[in-house]
Amino acid sequence: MQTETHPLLTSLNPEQQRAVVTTDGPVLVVAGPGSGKTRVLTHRIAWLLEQKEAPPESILAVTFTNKAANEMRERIRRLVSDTAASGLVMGTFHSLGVRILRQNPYRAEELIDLKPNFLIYDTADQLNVAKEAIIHERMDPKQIQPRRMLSGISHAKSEMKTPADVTNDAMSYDQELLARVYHEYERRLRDLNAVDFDDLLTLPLRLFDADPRILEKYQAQFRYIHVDEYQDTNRVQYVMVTALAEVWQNLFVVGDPDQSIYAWRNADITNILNFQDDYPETIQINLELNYRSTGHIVQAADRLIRENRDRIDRPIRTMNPDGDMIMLRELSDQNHEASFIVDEIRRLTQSGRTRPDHVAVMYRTTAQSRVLEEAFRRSEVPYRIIGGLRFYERKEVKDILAFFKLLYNPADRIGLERIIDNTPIGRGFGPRAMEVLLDWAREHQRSPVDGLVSMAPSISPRFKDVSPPEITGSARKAAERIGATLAILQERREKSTLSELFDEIIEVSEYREQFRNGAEDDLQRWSNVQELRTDMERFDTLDPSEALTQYLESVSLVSDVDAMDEGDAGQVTLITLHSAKGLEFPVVFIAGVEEGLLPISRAIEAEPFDRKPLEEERRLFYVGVTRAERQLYLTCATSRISYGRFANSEPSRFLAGIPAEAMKSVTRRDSVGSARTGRFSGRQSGSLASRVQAPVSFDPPSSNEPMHVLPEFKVTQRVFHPKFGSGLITEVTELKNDVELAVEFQRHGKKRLMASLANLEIVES
DNA sequence: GAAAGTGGTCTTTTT
DNA sequence: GACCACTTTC
Repeated sequence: MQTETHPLLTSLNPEQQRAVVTTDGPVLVVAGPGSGKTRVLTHRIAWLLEQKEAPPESILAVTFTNKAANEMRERIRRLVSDTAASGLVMGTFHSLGVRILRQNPYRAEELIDLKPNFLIYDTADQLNVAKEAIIHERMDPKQIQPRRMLSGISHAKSEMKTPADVTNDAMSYDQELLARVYHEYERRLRDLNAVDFDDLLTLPLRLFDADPRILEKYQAQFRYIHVDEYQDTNRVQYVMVTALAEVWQNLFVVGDPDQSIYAWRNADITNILNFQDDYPETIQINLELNYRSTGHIVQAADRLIRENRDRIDRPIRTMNPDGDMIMLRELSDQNHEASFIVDEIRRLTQSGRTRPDHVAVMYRTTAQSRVLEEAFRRSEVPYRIIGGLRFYERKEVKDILAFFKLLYNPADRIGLERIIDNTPIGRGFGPRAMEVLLDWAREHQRSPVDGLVSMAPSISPRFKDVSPPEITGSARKAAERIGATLAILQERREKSTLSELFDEIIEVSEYREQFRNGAEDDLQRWSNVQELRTDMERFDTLDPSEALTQYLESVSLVSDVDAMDEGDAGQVTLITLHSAKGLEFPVVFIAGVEEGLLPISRAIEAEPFDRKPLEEERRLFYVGVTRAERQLYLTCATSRISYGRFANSEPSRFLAGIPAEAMKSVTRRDSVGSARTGRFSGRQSGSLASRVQAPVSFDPPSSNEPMHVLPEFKVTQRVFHPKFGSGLITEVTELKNDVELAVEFQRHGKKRLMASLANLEIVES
């Protein structure tokens, strides 16, 4: 066939080629890690544009993050041309949902009661609404946790259950409570003209139901539909995809059941497992050859994932050389762990072969990033943290954004309360006044912002026909002031760019007042505020009426990974295992490979009744391991501080799945471990590996304090200090109850330390 | 009403 | 150990 020689196909293996040229009908690509699925997706879309002459807007590609979408678009551009690729519809399910809602503003208002200027609430906003709903239902937010309720609501929404459905299906008292809270939560969201993340998926479907012609429009448009990371889609997403693909049936999904790590977010793995049943015509293509990682890494990954019972056996393999051994290193505590990682990265980068941006440090919980970050900060190794507290979730940033959101959507009472509570403008306006204002708003069917504006001293004839809210006493002045300020801002909004509006907001809100003290974190927070202004300048070229909509939308939909800036390379990446999905790095460290952390304790607790969470943890580890191209380090600590107290931990059971030939273990040999387990001489390396490969024993949980028996220190011995890093002992002085040591540290020079206090660890040579 | 102090909860992971 | 919500004090 002549297709064999087409330039778009030359760089692909036969299976990849087949995936690219099979353009008609349903296709399921089961793609192991590093098997080139992004390559397949980009080449296929290029193929559609070029060979099939498909118009770009007929091609939809749904990815897991917007970053992935942008990168794919870039790569397609390079394969075809800028113009040919513009107009492709690419993004996450959530951005697709917003797109559908925004493209049908009038129908959305008419049919699902969603006004065009709706806001997308983030988790903190949702929490506020949920809490209000709980109180309104006469429950106690301390007993009925808002987070629990939200997770129940999210679960219901991802299965497209309405509050009425939940009420009808309720099998327990808890579910009845959930139904009541859900009902009130929904009522409140609509009242606030706001939506949550799940609504971005369910509301478009409700719109389709209410007016099938809208759906038909999209069905006709999207002739070729692609879904990446299909194993992590949930029920609503499945329904949306199925609906959109119904006419053309050209549905191309890519995924890997072994990399499904979002069941907790209601992802439903049966979507991918049953794809063949849904579409009997399906052509399935398996990509199993790994191009990313060394032989040792691929072997380790293959072996460890085989431990999962609930799994279809599908080996991964590679033709790459074995490469370096995987390094397993046990350390005494989290500080040593962090210092080890930083020192090792420094060693790697000093050799010149590895650049800092080749390296990623991954961990199970965001809490682990703090200690790691401290170690990086002390060193000169540049780093960046993905995730944690997002920029847009910082208090000072949210405060300022609340003004923009309120100008955009005056019904945003939650935002108004935020402004009044947190910024100088709200001084003197207490809960009592708020109550009067909200009563007024309800009674007159107008927004609270209107109420305040109508109280401003010299105000427009807009409010001639309504009597302003009867706020009396000292709060009256405050209300008038707030009203006047909001009126000014509303007027400016029409003709100002976002950054002009920003300056105006800072001025009238006197927001800077709070940062006058000049304390260090005040400076930091003020610089965040200024960074927000810079961020907004990106949208200054847009028409003012469009800019605010687009900006607020972009703010709501960025993920942590989206915020990863390709520009500032040269930094080590610190990232959670979940966020690392889809990424790759030459060198990967996975920290905290311990029982209780990876697998997380909840999964261990659930295991006797439900194996699934534990298997998902193993898949998460698998995802981490397969991010590494040529070097993989696994670290664990013998004891670790969590919740502010010490706790001992065991190496993860998952390590038992890694073949000994692929992994080298370096164990601790100070006495914390041996005092506890009594079988930890550590004389020969590899003892840890033999231990973790033994069946897991049922040791009772050890006491909370680690026992400190001093190791034997000798001159010329290499040691490790949590703050100073690694060094050599140059002098040992025996004292009555202690040992005084002189240590020459690599970076901090010579220090004299008391062995009992220094928390030194002996490094195996 | 603001600032300082106190006690309870929390950490799994995120679009 | 950090954060939040709530109380006390001025």
